[in-house]
Amino acid sequence: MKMSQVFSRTLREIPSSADSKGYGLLVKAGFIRQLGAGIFSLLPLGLRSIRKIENIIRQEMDGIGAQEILMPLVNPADIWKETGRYYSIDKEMSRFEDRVGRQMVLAMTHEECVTDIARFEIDSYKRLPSLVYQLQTKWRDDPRPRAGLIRVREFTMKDSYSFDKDYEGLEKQYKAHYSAYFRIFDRCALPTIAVGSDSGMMGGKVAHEYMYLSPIGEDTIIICDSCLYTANRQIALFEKEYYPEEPKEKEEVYTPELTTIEQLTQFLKVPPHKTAKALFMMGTFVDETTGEETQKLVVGLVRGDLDIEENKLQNSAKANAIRPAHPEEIQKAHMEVGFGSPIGVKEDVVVIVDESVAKSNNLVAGANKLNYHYLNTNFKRDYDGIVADIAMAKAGYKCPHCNGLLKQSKGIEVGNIFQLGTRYSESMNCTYQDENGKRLPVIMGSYGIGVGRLLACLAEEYNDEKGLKLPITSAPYQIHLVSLVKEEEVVEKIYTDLKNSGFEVLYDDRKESAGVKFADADLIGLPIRITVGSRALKENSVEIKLRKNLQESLLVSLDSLLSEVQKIAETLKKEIEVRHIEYEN
RNA sequence: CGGGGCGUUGCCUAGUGGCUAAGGCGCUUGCUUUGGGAGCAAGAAACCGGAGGUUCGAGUCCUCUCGCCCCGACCA
Repeated sequence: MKMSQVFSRTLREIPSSADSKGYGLLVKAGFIRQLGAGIFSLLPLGLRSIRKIENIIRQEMDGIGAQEILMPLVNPADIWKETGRYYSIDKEMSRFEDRVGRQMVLAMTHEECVTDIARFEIDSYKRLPSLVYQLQTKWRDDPRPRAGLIRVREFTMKDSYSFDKDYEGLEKQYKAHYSAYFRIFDRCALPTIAVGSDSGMMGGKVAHEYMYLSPIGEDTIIICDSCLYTANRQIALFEKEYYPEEPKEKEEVYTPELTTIEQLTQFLKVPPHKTAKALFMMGTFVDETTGEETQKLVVGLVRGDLDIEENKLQNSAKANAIRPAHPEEIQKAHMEVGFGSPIGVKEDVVVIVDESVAKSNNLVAGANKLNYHYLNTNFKRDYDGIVADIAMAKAGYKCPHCNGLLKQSKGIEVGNIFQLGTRYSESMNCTYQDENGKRLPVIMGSYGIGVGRLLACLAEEYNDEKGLKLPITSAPYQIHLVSLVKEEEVVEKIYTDLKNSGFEVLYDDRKESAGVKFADADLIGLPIRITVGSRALKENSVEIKLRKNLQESLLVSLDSLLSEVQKIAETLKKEIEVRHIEYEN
């Protein structure tokens, strides 16, 4: 492609709205342009990168036996009502009516649609296992899009869906994805780790997320270096310490205006692990068959030396959503803000007690009375509730498997895999007949990769002060041919020869100064740069540089250019290491 | 849904009640230049996001509204 013909252009300055480096550079280099909040156009360079990533995904998906399909973005609301998600998903899914008033949705994922297809296609165990995937536009009305392509409302996603007759089959497809995903990210040269994750709105049990670790990430990952335990903090476990004691008599103490654990422990001269702290949330509970919503107060109780992980609390309470409760709501349930505890609460309050509290004795807890706490409260004797793990794992805590020290890091989720089980096949009656003629629900899995987000992560990982330096597998072109000479025919021939040898070449044929051309070449950051200058050309030579190392340059004769470039491209490709990682349970 | 910030030409910004809204980049034309964002000259391009108000006078103050960004809540 001749640069004089390229539709997009580069900017001299990064638009002020760009907050992350990779995003700013993608805009500056003309890869993407923003239309609205979380809505972007892909310009020619950006689309070429996306296509390359998509092709890697296609190859690896095809490689594990997946067949590409394409499902519609617009779904009738009916199938979403069948699974109940029409009701349980909030405004994130956009709804509208068609011309005759039928309820429609913009599908934010395709479990419903694919299950609807599957219940028609799959009638016998002979048609299982099966695996389909698509690369398709998703619309999710995220309340807070941000950081360019990292978190958008409209985006392309690769989603695949597996169908099996039993859990062994699902396990097999899950493992195949587990490894294929590593190959995909490795081929893109994006460093990722897989972490155990929450299944969220997808339902199902086992789930992993693929994380690109980055300070601009929005997820917190808990990692054990000793035994390689990794998990999203939303579900991460850790080894809790206990301080056993015989139960003592409950006692009321006057604790004027002491509402925080810190103030309380100082005043009472007790360590934080001798206290219990309560978190009050308003939970929304949705009946998935009728769509009826109820609000209930959810009280989480954790030992004072720990914090509550709200996601764990929401899961333990089986709530669809939780938000901080207003003081009036807490008081209505006969609890006192700042001096609250589940002691003496009404019955329609969901009380979740962390193990740390359930297995400890004689904790200081709120007396539900202004300025009073109780000493020596004990679970079961003084109050009741559901015991669960709702404590937040943190760096420095002990690994649940090997007692090693946990670390934490920020990460961006670029992919996820879920073992759905029969969550969708049961509610949508997607069944097959087994060898004995018995009807059984199909066992499903679902697997996603955010394509644009993957590019955004690559831009974040591969850049410097001058611009992008995407790896050869995702760069829009392989070669940037910079012409600084008047001998157009000569450069034109180099360009044509390179193209005919199968290279993708961006040829800067513009009538611009050398500085402008170099600056743009740095900015777009194609891996191989060939500069045609007058001095070298007199010697029948051109200069080759690699974007990742602009210091070094190689002078090659025109005769050997093709073979030299071939060699360099091969080396660049070989440098991208593809790991073979098997899933171990 | 809370809290904060910002909307001035394609991009970056100045202008903080007073004359015809200013500059840099980019763009157009001409000449000169060509190994790191060139020089000179001449141009085009903004009803200052929108509506209403206060005022003799509003880009500037007030109200509403739309949009974008950030923090939190939220998030296959």
